[in-house]
Amino acid sequence: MGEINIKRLASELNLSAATVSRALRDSHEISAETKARVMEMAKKLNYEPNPFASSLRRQQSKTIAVIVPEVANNFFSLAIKAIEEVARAKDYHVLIYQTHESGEIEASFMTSLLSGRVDGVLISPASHVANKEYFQKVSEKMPMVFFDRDHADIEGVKITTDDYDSAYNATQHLVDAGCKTIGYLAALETLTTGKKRLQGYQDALKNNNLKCQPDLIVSNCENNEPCHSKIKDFISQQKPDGIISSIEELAIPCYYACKELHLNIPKDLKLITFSNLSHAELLNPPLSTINQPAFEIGNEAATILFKMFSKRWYDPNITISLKSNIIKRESTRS
Amino acid sequence: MGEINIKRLASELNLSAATVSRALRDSHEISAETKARVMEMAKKLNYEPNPFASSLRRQQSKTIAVIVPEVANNFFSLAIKAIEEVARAKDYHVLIYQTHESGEIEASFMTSLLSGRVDGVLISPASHVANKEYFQKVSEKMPMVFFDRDHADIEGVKITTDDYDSAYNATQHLVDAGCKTIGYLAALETLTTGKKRLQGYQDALKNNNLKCQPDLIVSNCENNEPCHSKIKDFISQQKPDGIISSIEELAIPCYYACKELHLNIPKDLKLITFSNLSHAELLNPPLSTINQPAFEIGNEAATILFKMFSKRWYDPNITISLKSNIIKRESTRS
DNA sequence: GTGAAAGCGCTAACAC
DNA sequence: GTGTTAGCGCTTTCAC
Repeated sequence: MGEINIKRLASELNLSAATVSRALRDSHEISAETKARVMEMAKKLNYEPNPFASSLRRQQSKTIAVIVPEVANNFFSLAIKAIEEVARAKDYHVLIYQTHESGEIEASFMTSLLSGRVDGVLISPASHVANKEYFQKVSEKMPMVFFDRDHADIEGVKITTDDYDSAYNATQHLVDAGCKTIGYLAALETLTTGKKRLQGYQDALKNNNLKCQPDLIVSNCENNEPCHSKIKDFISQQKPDGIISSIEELAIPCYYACKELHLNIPKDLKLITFSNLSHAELLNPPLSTINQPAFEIGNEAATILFKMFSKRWYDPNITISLKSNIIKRESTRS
Repeated sequence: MGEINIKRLASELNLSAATVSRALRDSHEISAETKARVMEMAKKLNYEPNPFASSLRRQQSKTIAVIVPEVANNFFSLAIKAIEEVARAKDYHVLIYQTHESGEIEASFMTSLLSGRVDGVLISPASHVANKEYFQKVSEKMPMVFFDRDHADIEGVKITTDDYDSAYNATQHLVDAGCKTIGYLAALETLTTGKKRLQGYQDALKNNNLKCQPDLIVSNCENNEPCHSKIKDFISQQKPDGIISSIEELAIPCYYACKELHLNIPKDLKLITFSNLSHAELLNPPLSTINQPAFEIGNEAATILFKMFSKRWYDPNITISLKSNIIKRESTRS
């Protein structure tokens, strides 16, 4: 078909392809008049430069990759929203990859990106990782920023939240509300993110001289189908009067479990959770949340990635922590 | 740096680049032994073929574009999740673009895709569109599938839901619950999607001999900040005893408005909404919803797009409608 | 079953 | 300020 390329455009204008190329990129070598002529003709012919030819020649893709566990998640979809907006402003394209928490899938994505398909990577790593060397390999080859989640044993630029502090403060909030037996729904345990949250919870208990036994911690729940019954069993057996959930997905089952056990939130059991649920206020009862600034995290991560592209970022190993926001609602009222 | 390409790989094996290329693509011309040698060496050297060179030469990108109004939306994030999974299975890459409901931004994305950057497009169009010719242009050049939203005056392959029926049935449900004055919160009014929902509502009223006045319809709400007060005013002035909301975003303000007006849902006002809120059951009161099969829509749209790629799809102008699911909860109890 | 050579469309180095 | 040329890394004729 009559695919219109730069050669065709050039011949139409009685110019060389080189000149047209330069004019299109607004090079200072080209006269204003020629530029105008080129632009006009390009528009007239609906010329769209072939990005692959350009990328091949220039060795840059104008594309970034975003690797997340899931897209359909209140936190990640907000982060992606922000990332897409930053990329858009820079005329960059955004490739999306979901790992479904699998380190294997993650490794295969990351490895394929070594081909040069993207200029940089934003990643919130999967929780199940075996061999982590691909992180190293990718970051040697191109700018990479971790956001929200990260591994302690991997160096890099990281945008996280104050996981320890917010878990600590949320636990303290439960203590202040009168809780004596506070359970913890663990998740992301292989990640720094999860470890810090757990540590914050444990330290808060200790500093309040409250018991901190292993059987108050529910682990390995996130990927098991019987998560609901596990939590229900936990509540009925351990009889906690407070629960802090380290991810939104584990807090929801608490509502159902309490219904079934005829327990009243917050009277019998107070509940607070890490969450980006936008309508926590409308739940019955309104849910106290530790709200992470998802949009800001995405925005910051992307912004820094672009600074790395243009060498306006020098620290290859820094963690920037944004503040979460604890919103106290009915579910933790004393 | 030691970027390893096909030439290098070939020389390492004492083969020509052509043979290596064929071996990597598992061509039948190549002996099993050679293939094995090539594969082994490719793995050993961590060879990753340059996708731009390949795309340039083969004139195909192994990439699709997904254009949506917003990523951070319960419906779209689920659809994207499905799309990414289908693409993944086909070894395709997924580019994400957000229009923020702007036809201009949409036009600029679509036009840029004419460059050949992607092999096909999945789009849920923006609600504010002026000139629609870019749809035509893109669909002439490559496979394109509309999902969820579409324009009546544009031909194409479309995956939608039974908007008319579900709005009709939801309205009927309100009537059955005893509502006499049923309001409608309109959205997407420029799209077939919005028009059909409105029509379903209106027809249901007529068939039940209920009044169907314009002042029971709240329009132009979605993009205005004062949406909340507009809805609150509507409720206090028109005193509807039932409301059907055509999008989730307009149903939430009803909860707040009712709180402020000291109205009880469902006693004073029954509410049902199109929504993909996963925790509608936990709201206070539990919210009756018209739940669209977001994942299935994304899955179906992507699956058909790939069929179009391989010419296993022939109808260029068909609308496939998936069934929504009306879930009756406390908010519409009589 | 394998190799040589041309070319996808663009851009950068080098001429003038 | 513009043109000529070479080449990015791959695939695909066409030879043999």
